[in-house]
Amino acid sequence: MVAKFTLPNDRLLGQAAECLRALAHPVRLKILFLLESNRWTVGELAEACSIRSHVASEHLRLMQRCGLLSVEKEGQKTYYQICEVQVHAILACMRSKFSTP
Amino acid sequence: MVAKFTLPNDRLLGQAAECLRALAHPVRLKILFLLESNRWTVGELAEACSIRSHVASEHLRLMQRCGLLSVEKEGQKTYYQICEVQVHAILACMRSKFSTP
DNA sequence: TTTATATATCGCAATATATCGATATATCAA
DNA sequence: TTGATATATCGATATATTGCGATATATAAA
Repeated sequence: MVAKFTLPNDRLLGQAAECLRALAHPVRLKILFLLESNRWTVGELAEACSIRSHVASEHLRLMQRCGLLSVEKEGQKTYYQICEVQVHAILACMRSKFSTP
Repeated sequence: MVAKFTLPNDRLLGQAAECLRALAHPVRLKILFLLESNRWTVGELAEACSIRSHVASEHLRLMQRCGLLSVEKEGQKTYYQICEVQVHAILACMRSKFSTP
């Protein structure tokens, strides 16, 4: 049996899986939906998700480490935003599969 | 701060995260890429991924449980195939982000 | 029936991930 | 400087995930 399309090699599969794991958490997914149109601060995201801000900070750092988010510091505030175009496509996917009718 | 688009509610976020978790593993991702164009048996997938067939079976069952794969039994063989259209979109996403140039 | 093949399931141990409280750092305001 | 606010990090613990060997089931072949 042979695959029709070329497969990503093992290293790339590992990276892809890591990226998906970064998305695969209810809170992180909610954060990404919130970031879909605007940048938000850690505190704003924490409040919107009803979690403590240090927990939000850890989720954000995780997504930043694998290249999904970028950071802008302004004074005391830290703004996070989506910096990976594919994220929008995946959010659209999720929205179409799991939309409230 | 207010989100621009409506957010999936918590239950849907949970389901969406569960789906993404089912994709977020190097072997499961490889299996999905193999299934992109054809149905495969458990044994074929196990061999192509260099894993034991009972491990492949567990990965497949997991993806089946959350609705990504469907099954067809024919004699001793069990064929798995993708039954969720969004999977193809996500694979395309991953391929474009992680393609070998 | 007996035997071989294909797949699925179980309990277990190893590892990874998530969350917590405590604490550190950095910036601003008084 | 001191105190308040925002964010980040640390170590510990709780929970989830993964892969293993052993075993069960189901079909086919001898």
